[in-house]
Amino acid sequence: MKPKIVLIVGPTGAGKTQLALEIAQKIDAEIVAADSMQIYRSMDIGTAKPNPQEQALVPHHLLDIIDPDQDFSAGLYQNVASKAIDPILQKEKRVLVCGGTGLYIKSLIRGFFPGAQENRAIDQELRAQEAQRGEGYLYHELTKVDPASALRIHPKDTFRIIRALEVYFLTGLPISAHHEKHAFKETKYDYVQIGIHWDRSFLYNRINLRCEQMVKDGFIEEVRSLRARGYHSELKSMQSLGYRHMCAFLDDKIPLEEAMRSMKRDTRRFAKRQLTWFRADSSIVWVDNPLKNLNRIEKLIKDFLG
RNA sequence: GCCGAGGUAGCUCAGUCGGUAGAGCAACGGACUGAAAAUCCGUGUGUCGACAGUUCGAUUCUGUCCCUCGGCA
Repeated sequence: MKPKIVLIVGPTGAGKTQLALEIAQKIDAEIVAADSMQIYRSMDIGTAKPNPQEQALVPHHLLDIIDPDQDFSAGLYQNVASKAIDPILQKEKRVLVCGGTGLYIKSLIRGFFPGAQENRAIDQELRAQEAQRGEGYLYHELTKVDPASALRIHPKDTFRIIRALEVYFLTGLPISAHHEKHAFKETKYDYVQIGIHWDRSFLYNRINLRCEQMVKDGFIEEVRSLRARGYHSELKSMQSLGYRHMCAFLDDKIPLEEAMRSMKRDTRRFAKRQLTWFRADSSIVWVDNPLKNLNRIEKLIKDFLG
């Protein structure tokens, strides 16, 4: 029998952290974050990481596991997440996965096809070729080695074109063949997935207010301090929501007002993309106003856990 | 109260010498297998302030009314 885990998902700003704290205490769980930005140390305010007091209430995992200039990936996530989950289950405690990074959650539950970990050297080499030989070169190469993927991937989606070529060079097989074989068929866990739902305009308002609150809580200082420690604005981590906007402000490229406006807008658009992702997952049980429906959610989870 | 300017998409506006309308921003829908807070694709969403007149046909012309903003009182 597969181990059982509980997941709380939803768009940014929905209130996942708070709900997870409430639920974890009710079911004796430890929280495993599924968030591609909260893994970074020293990036606290802008990632809306649970604060020390909150982390003291319930044991948390997979926060602060790497520095902002280190590489990470969904593939690594699936490894470290499994390693974090096993000991919790052995302790006879519950596992509560909480986060908004849909791909990380999918990788944890269903895994990826094996044998083709990301390879930055190949990635960079391919990028250089595209720059040298002109736009469209890589896509043309893809049509030759993997026509099936070329049909599926848009000619402008450089990330996916590069990844497909990378997999072909690494394994000798087209990525479309790997996908066909793997197809996300297996699940590693039995799970119940709670999604937090709000009216769109209400959610957007929450996001706007949270961005304002971040600045009041010292977000600009946080970014300034990261930069002072050498974490420059080209880093992947520093290109994330909020951080890139504050970097533009601190570089005197835009006034604070505009930085705030675009930070809010881009965060809203991100939430929309998350919703598109999660909507496609029919296993999610959506709940409105979770803190007012705690009993219902608790019952749902306890029924699942048995 | 009088004079002037104006009411067109969620916002700011353009436009139609009469044939039911567009631009920027905002927004909406979607894809997603190791960078995913990434990357990429698709979509105008509208009683053209209201009513009446002229006309084959009015958002466009005419009249009345309503509203907004200036100026004068």
